Amino acid sequence: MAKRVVDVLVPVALDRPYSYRAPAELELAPGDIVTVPLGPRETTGVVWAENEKPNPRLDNRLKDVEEKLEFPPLKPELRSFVDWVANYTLSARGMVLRMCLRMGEHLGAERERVGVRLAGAAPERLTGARRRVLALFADGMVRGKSEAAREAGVSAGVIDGLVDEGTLQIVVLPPEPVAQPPNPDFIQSDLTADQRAAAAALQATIAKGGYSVTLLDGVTGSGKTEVYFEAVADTIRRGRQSLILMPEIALTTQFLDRFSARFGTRPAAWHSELTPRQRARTWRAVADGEVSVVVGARSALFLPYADLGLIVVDEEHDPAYKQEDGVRYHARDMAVVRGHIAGIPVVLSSATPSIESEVNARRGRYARLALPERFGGQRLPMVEAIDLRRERPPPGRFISPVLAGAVRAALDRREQALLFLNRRGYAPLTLCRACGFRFACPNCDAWLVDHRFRRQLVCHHCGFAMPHPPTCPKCGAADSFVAVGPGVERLEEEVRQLFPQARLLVLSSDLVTTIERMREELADVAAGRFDIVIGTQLVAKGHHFPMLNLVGVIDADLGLSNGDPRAAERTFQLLHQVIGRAGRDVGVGLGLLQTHQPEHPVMRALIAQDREAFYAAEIVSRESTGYPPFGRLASIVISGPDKHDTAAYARELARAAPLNENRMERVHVLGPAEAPLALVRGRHRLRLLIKAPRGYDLTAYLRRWLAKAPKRWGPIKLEIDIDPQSFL
DNA sequence: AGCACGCCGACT
DNA sequence: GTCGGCGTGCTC
Repeated sequence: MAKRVVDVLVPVALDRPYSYRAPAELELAPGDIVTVPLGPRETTGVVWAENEKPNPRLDNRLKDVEEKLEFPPLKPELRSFVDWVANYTLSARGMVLRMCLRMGEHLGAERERVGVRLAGAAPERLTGARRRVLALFADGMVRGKSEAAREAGVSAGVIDGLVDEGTLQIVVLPPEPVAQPPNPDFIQSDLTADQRAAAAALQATIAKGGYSVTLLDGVTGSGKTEVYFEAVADTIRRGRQSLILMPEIALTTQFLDRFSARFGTRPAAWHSELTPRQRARTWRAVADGEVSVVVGARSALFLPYADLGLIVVDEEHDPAYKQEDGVRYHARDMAVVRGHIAGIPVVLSSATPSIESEVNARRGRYARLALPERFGGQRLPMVEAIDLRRERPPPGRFISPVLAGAVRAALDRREQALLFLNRRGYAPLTLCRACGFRFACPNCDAWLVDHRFRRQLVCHHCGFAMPHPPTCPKCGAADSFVAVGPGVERLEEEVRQLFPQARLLVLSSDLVTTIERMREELADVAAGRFDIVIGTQLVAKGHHFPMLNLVGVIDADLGLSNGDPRAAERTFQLLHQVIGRAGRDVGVGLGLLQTHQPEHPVMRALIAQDREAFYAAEIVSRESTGYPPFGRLASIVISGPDKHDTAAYARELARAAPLNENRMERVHVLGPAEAPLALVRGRHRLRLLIKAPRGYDLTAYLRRWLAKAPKRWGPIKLEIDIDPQSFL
């Protein structure tokens, strides 16, 4: 009799499940996690379906399922999600599954935690150290060895000695849970009327059950977090799990503290910095339903929740939600999809919603809950432009006299100032005054950035670095280099000269040694141990600095000029967020924007505090150009080491686009054109941009196209990005 | 994604 | 003569 056959999806770059024979003794059902042989190795996979009619041609190639692993099976909800994401992003289903199985392939045995406790009579020889240990253990409690030694102020050897004497006994402790159960009623939340109304509306949505999307739209400092915490509390009360997605989980100590204050304990965290063991334990606890709230980066969206009941996407507009390599997905959009498939509410939270979400709210596809006022009656910061065409900084300097005066005034008031410049390093360009030579990356189409702290010239695209040569490589002139433009390191130099007494901190991702150190530094800022902070966008994220009332933006125009259709939106959101750091606690916040174009709609909206004007203008512009969300985009980047081969293939691919298959095809294929970075890591890059009307099935179109695309040769690579966010 | 197989340069 | 570079192709 023929054996049962099951189709197993394996976490490799394969789009189809493979068929395996199911040994009679294995009870297998879709969702079961199994190990199967795959080529020369063995891998974990998931039973995707029963296969009633296996392909007879595969008969003698079928291998047996090795074993069924002791994990809860992946639920249909998650399996459908995997299928959906793979189809939508045109990635291999196996690669999407891989994101769900990021638990460490082999969960070795739990390391035993051992403790000691009092078990027998005191030893004959009693020393001072031993007496202290005995006093500590007199309560009969179990303590870890090292913590007991620390508490008693003795070395670990003293404890070991007492164990040898039989006075203390080693006991095995139960494994520490990944997270303590949060208590939804730990405190009675003290909410404003606005917050109460919003929380009640969310709770009503949850009570109604089923899929919904709510845009929680509140100005910075209005207490959106406390509002969605009430939704989380309700979900806990219903015994279901909540997922809170954050753009930069690793840096949100303040968020975890707020969570603890509300729920009495920290939530389970999921992010890239977990150790393999923490990862495995958290994965398991989520799958077993032992954890009821997960706070995580975008990858937490693919965890195998036992019973997911709510998804919150915090700072939903943040570009960090877009994964740009491997499976290219937007975590906010996929959160909505998972919510839809699971039939649960999704909350999108932001002070500056993405144009996409804003339009969805205006159309009524998303419910909107607005929090128009700051918590505790604090006013939003005043915003003023400093017109750099008139208020010029001294030559080679970047802080205008007006801004310098404002910083001085803040210092005089014993307040803090934040100077925001979204550019790492010392200077973005170095040139030779004698011959005009400019340092460029040998692998990329980009200038080398001077990093004085590292004593190197660095490419920000491929990581190429070289020491700063003493003389010009072209003309040999000595001492002829000029740094052009500012980076945070150069700004630091200028600030030190202007304010030699001020305690200064520079925060930039390449100066961050460890996350822990960075947390300490942020805590130091919050505690007032610095007067001036210079920072890149790292400081824009939700940190709370009570003594900060002045934010100076060194170059507000940066990022507006790169031809990206989202440049205006991005700049508005980033500057709004950074200015929002000011005046959160006491006093009046002030944001000063150094700009060459104070009349630009982004600057005008920021200055007039007229968010609506900005959205209205941006929505009109997107509508007239057919950009998202009024049209759909996809991009195909063709790259290869040889410029001509790559270009030739790109043209061939473009010719193969199904444009005239019928007259209803309203798709435009633009290009190939040199991608904005035409050379990265030694690969030449060309881009095709595909524009389609709203609601058009772009994925299906691309599949049709790629199916008949000419075979590509050699090392030419294609990267397909549905809904591209960045055009670099 | 791994991993093996396969074809061209500097070495015990 | 071999070791090894990574391009190509397959995995039920």
